[in-house]
Amino acid sequence: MADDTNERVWKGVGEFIRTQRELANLSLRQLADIAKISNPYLSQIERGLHKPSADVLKNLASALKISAETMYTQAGLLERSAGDANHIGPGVEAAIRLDPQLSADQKDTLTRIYRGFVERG
Amino acid sequence: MADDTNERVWKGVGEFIRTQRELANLSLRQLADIAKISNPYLSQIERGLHKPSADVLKNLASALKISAETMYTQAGLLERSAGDANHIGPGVEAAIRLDPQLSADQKDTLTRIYRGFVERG
DNA sequence: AGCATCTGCTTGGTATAGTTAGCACCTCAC
DNA sequence: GTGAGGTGCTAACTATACCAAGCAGATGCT
Repeated sequence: MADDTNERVWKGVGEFIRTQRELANLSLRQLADIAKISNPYLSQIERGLHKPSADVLKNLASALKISAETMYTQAGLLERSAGDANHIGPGVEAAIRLDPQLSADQKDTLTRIYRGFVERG
Repeated sequence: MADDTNERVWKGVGEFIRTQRELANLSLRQLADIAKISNPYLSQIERGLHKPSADVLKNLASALKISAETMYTQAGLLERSAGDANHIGPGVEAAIRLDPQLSADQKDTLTRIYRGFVERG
């Protein structure tokens, strides 16, 4: 509605959600079921045909195990603000270090692979 | 949605908005104009007859010069936490997925390796 | 082959977010 | 008084978020 920058923004959300869903190896129906929305609607959201309500975004965020802040930021509803911890750099390495399920060796391996990826772009 | 707690929540938003508006000495029309919504709709929001979209909430927040986070929290769209107490584990998978430096393939690879580690203990 | 069961998507509908026109009331200028 | 301009609210409408049913293609099983 008169603001065509918004259009791009929430089209981006759709792609973002689809990417996250595929990375989580979930089908449309599975994710839709977890997030308590219908599967055709999720399909439409991912293709940018609809602008999901914040409520739906919140459900999707929790279903995809990312924070609501992150989702809202992606959707252009929040500015990339100070309090938000999900920054670019240290996220993955910190998460690896803090994971109690991994042995020291495993942490080392994962971190090395991660750095290898990042260095080469 | 069968969730009547929600009802209470966004009824609270209306009262909150009306309070803020009156504190700012703005009329319905003035605020509605600044926030780019119609004045009858603002009236309905304040009396809890409608659940405003996040977009509208964002506009209202900026018009009232309060942070979007505050508004979303009032609306029950964000948890009250600043410290991201959302989920217990730090979430290696989430961190990987959110890392903009990694390609989709790389994310997939890392995630698979991680899962391999975790599964075996 | 053919049935079963996934996948994502289209269609047609309902519920509700949001708008435009206009009401009833109040207050001040004239 | 009467009209101009303010207040918040109602009514009727349009736009769109969201859902239930069902379709076409892919995969797999017997």
